[in-house]
Amino acid sequence: MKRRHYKTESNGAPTLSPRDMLVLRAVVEDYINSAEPVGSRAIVKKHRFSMSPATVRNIMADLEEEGYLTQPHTSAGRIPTGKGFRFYIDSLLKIRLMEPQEKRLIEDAYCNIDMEIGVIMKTTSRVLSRITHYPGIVFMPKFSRIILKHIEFIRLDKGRILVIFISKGGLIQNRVIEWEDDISQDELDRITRHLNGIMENLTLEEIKGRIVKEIEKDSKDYDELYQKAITLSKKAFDVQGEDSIGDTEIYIDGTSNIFDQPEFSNIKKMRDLYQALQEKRLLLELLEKSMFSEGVQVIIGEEVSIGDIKDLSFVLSPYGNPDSILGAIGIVGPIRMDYARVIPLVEYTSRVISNILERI
Amino acid sequence: MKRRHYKTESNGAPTLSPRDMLVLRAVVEDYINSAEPVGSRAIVKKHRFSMSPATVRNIMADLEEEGYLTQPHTSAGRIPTGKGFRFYIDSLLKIRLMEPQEKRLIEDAYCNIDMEIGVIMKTTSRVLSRITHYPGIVFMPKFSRIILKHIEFIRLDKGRILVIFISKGGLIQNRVIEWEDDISQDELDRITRHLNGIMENLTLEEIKGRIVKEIEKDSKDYDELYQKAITLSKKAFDVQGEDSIGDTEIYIDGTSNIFDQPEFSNIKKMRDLYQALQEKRLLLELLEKSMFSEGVQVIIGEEVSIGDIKDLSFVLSPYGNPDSILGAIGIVGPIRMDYARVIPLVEYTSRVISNILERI
DNA sequence: ATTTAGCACTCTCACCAAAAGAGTGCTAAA
DNA sequence: TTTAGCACTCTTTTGGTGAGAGTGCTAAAT
Repeated sequence: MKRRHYKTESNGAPTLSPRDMLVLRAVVEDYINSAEPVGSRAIVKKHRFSMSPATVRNIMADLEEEGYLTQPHTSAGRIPTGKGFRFYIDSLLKIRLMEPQEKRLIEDAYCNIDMEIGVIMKTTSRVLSRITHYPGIVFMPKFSRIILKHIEFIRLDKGRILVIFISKGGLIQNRVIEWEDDISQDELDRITRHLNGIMENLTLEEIKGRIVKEIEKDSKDYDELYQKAITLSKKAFDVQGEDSIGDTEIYIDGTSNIFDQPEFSNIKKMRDLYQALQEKRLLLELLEKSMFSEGVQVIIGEEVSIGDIKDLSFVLSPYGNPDSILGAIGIVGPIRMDYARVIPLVEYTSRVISNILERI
Repeated sequence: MKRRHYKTESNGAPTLSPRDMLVLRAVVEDYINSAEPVGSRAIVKKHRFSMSPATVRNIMADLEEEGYLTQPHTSAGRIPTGKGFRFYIDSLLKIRLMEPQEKRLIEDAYCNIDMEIGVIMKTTSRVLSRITHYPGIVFMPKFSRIILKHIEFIRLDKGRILVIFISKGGLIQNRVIEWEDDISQDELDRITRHLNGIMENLTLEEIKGRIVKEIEKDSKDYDELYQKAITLSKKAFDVQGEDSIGDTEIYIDGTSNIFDQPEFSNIKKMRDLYQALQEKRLLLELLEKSMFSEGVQVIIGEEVSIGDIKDLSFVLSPYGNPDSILGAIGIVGPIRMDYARVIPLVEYTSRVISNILERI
């Protein structure tokens, strides 16, 4: 009621006065630390506010009216709502600086690693979960957007051929394809040389398009080898991404970390979390949200349409270079997590793997 | 006391009379179904025994004295001890036959699969967890015991070479190695051809041994190409198995299934389980135990020296052909699991993947 | 000798009431 | 506009009680 006097924004929603923010921030941070409703008395004491609990109570009542806080029941302290957390994250949060040793920790994880793409992703989800103590999530790049440097065919036996894609950054991916006729390794080698000439520096997507075009052309113009090369590679590219959502693979590690969080002390919530993480649509939505935004993105459970995961929160960051975002990495945790610490960690990790993936 | 009169075995431990077994079995099976201590009255009722609860009580008291049962507190029913379960599994258990449709379910999972080894293992752990509703565990073969069919070197860029191993069964594994000098792809191709000639039909281990021998020989005898081939392949084989226990990789899937079990309704136990599964030593011990025994092996938590996992049980089966066991697969669950159903499922799955891995 | 009925005893669990504690909202004074 | 004071509400803890389940033991029955 008192806040009536304050200027309101164009949309009619009242702005928060500096003092409101101070209190909101105190509530959010105390709640992050304690996981319990925070009361007026506790706040003034802990933060040495120069106002009485009664004043704080008034402010808190206002904040509740505006939807930033709630009470679990009439005479308990307040806890922040989704909106409260959102405001905190967007406007109140002061990112902590990273310790150099934390940076080292992240970098070291990658020092002795080969370039197999799966291994990098697995390592990343592990690193994230280790340093943040929340489960780490990694969305693997759409391989089809990667620039190809080299392709290789190896005859396994009659009817089966191993295809190896090597990206410009040295990432490796392999697939087995079935093939009716028997092709000798020599012939495959010639096809390989042929294709590598054409395809250098294109993304898989572009190559796919080009192949389709070539097939459409009148095929009599070309010799048999070329013919074979085209159909073979069509098959090779078609196999991509059968399972896993839209070409994207997902790595999750460190789920056991979630046991540390008091809000997951009941099994029901744990199940919800696990079930949510299985939901491909949820993950896809998260991926989309985080990939097409710059920098670290915090997504609160309420803001995603799927599943009953209100008290969860995702901290995600895209990776790759600015022109071509490859995927996203991040962590899941309780909504009341230590964003000040986690955000820079996720960001830094994403920078590190972006570099690794890009260095040629 | 009454059992005094019974014949005792050579080691002095009394054998169980047929009636004791009947009761023990009833207790174990009822406990498997209910997860709750089972009392004397309930048993007679449910199993239509032709004796009174009092008699059963006496027998149960004896069984407790011998260590097959315990009471959680003075006036509750009995629950089987580890020893009780062990006896049940070894002597009392009647394996149920598998439904043909269950067999189909397992087979179908593998019908559309390429032969990349990681994919097979991942699929297996998923299949196991799906059909048993317990977390599936897969120990990946020691790659060094696999018979090699083909090796391939591909130049990634100056200083880095991709090595691809293809096993006789069509399994694929790749590694990146660093190399001081620049080697052209042509040269690598020649080396490849050379090596493939020598190495056919040997295991990685054997090849490794052979390479070491070759190096020890006076090296002047050979031309430069051969020289390079040897050192190159030494490097390729040396990289194997840096992380993961003794060349063995572990896949676990479906851990969320464990939430269904009433005994894991408290977080403490869940943590114990997760922590146990992280413990490499535990897993290694399990692997050893199951690999060097024939057929399905049930390992009760008590019987493993590590961690506080008393109420867990593992059902594991080795796979591969009898002459060369490659690894083990199986599941973890609460000690009171439906062995009659799970054991044949694990066994059948292990047979299926053994076949897949072996067909050439 | 073994089995069974009967009964006292023990332990858990669900339920209730009472008390303590925490926090609020409101009113009136500063 | 802020604050002190106070009544009120709601949760949590505590202790106590009774029902229920199950046992162990003893004495009778087979």
